[in-house]
Amino acid sequence: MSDLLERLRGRGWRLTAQRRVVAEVLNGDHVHYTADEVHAKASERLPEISRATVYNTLGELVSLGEVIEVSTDGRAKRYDPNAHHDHQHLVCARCGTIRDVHLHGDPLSALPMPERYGFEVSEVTVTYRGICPNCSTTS
Amino acid sequence: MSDLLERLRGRGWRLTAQRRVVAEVLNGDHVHYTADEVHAKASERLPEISRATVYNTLGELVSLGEVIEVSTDGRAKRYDPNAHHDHQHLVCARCGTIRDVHLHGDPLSALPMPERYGFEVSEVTVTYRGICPNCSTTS
DNA sequence: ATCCTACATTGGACAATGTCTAAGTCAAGA
DNA sequence: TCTTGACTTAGACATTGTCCAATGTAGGAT
Repeated sequence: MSDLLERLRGRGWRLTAQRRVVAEVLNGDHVHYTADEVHAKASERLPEISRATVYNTLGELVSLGEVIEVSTDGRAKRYDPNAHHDHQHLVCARCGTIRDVHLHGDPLSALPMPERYGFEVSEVTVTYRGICPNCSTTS
Repeated sequence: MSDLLERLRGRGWRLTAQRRVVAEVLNGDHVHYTADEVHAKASERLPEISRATVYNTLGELVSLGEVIEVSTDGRAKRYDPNAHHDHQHLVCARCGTIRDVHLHGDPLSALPMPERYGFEVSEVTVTYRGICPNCSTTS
């Protein structure tokens, strides 16, 4: 994670306590917090951090390509630090849990040319939905 | 479209002017309006229709499987009446235009069993992003 | 080590989207 | 035509996100 901070400093990021804390909160596997959750966790370490700063910092991390913005439902966006390994998402329709998953083949190739309507297609996101093991037993 | 209204009445829907107008607004190909857009268009025909009714009606149409809810960005959800033909979406990253597209093969099969983590996967949505012909010329 | 200044942070107002409720209205069966 | 439970309405409220002016500070310059 200090790699990340170094990388960002190399790109002209001013290294503040707030940004450091946000980056630390986003450290880990299968992390998909909402902005509010990031703010809550960041506040535990740095109580005076403001919502605006969390939103700003998350937006910057997304712009820099270090974090991916995920909106699986119409609710709050979630932030996924696993930006350097191509992956897709598997979401529990009941409890909302999100897992990172890896696909066979390139989903881009599933879209035939005549179905591209002249678009220059550059990106594809795939979201699987189902019931997670936990929810299917405790029905 | 009157098919739709008949079908819904068969399912116990009370047929009101408001519901009729909402259903009419959603008639057509490549229709992907937000709730507010539906409300605006419905108001042209039935000026006193309320936002709440539009939200209620759209929610009911989604529950009944007659309309699909699409959230491609983190903004307002869009409502797609093309619910009876399996399809995915192609979105212009610049102007937001949405096209319905049809894929080669079943995207469900691209998710290997070990990547399902015990989920009962039942649904998959694929969203392609790129620049539409209109936006790529008028850059 | 200290100073500068451009960049970062803050709190709070504001905006966009969606949900809920209590009171009034009406579709459709009896 | 009457009745009734489902539907609609207006507006308050909730959630999520953006913007701004005032204040603070990281890090280069001296």
